[in-house]
Amino acid sequence: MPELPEVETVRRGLAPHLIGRRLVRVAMNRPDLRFPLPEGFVQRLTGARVTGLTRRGKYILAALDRDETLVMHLGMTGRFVVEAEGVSDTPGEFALAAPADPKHAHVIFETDGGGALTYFDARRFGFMDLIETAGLESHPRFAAMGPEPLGDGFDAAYLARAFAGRRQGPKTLLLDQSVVAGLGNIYVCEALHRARVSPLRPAANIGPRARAALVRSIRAVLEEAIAAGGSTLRDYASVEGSMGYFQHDFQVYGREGQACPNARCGGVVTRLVQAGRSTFHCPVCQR
DNA sequence: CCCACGACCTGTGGGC
DNA sequence: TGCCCACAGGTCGTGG
Repeated sequence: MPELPEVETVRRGLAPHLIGRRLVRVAMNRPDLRFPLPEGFVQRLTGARVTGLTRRGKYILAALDRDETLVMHLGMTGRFVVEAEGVSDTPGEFALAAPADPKHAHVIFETDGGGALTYFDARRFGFMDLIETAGLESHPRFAAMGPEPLGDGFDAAYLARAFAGRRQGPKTLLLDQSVVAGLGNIYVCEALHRARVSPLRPAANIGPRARAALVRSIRAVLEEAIAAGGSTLRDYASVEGSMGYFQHDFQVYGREGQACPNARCGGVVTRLVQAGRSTFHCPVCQR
């Protein structure tokens, strides 16, 4: 589920409950998520203080005062729920996207701030690992990862290099985390529509103007989605249970059969399958 | 190297 | 109402 804007929203929600806090109790309710949790997971975390909380692509990174970093990926249905001391649990205060269900409460962190963070993940495509902080960037998990789409390394010149000689469409390339880190199915569809670029055009045939438009569109859609607290389709919610609302701004994603929102376009949003994933686009204005 | 496809796992929504 | 299939925000491994 979560793409960059949702992961960033979760990171921001976790930050005040984790940064500077010590993990006083860690519980794992099963030995694995997508992969086995690392050897000694509970012992290596218990008593550690979180010194910083950052994001790289769709990963949340909790730096510890022990030369290790807790690396977390939410997969499709991963979700954190915060129970903080003093936070009201008055029903209706938040619009809950889904009730927390104990069956999928896989990992729990309790902090010296009196709060608890529970990781839920029905499909278990998410995972956690402990990686030495010093070698994090060169760890196999991150070494081949592309630039941050909201960072300086992602611009038209970079995209020109990434698209050069590729027969694949921009849809599948932009989903590739080694090309750019953090985009997923929703925001790639939305960015291509904004830039009016066809998901089917061989990437090598996309000209400089369209590449520049793509860079602008990707940045804009991500920034707007972050400002909206992400998109809630079914599982995703902020750590306090509130829903994102960027889904109301989708122009094509999930809108098969509806009119293209672009003025005077007249096209109809179409769904097709690329690399096993649904692609939503307007065949009239996306060229 | 490039690319397509199935696998992983569980839940849900739509059609019949 | 109930059953069955298609599909879901993401990677990863395999094989052509």
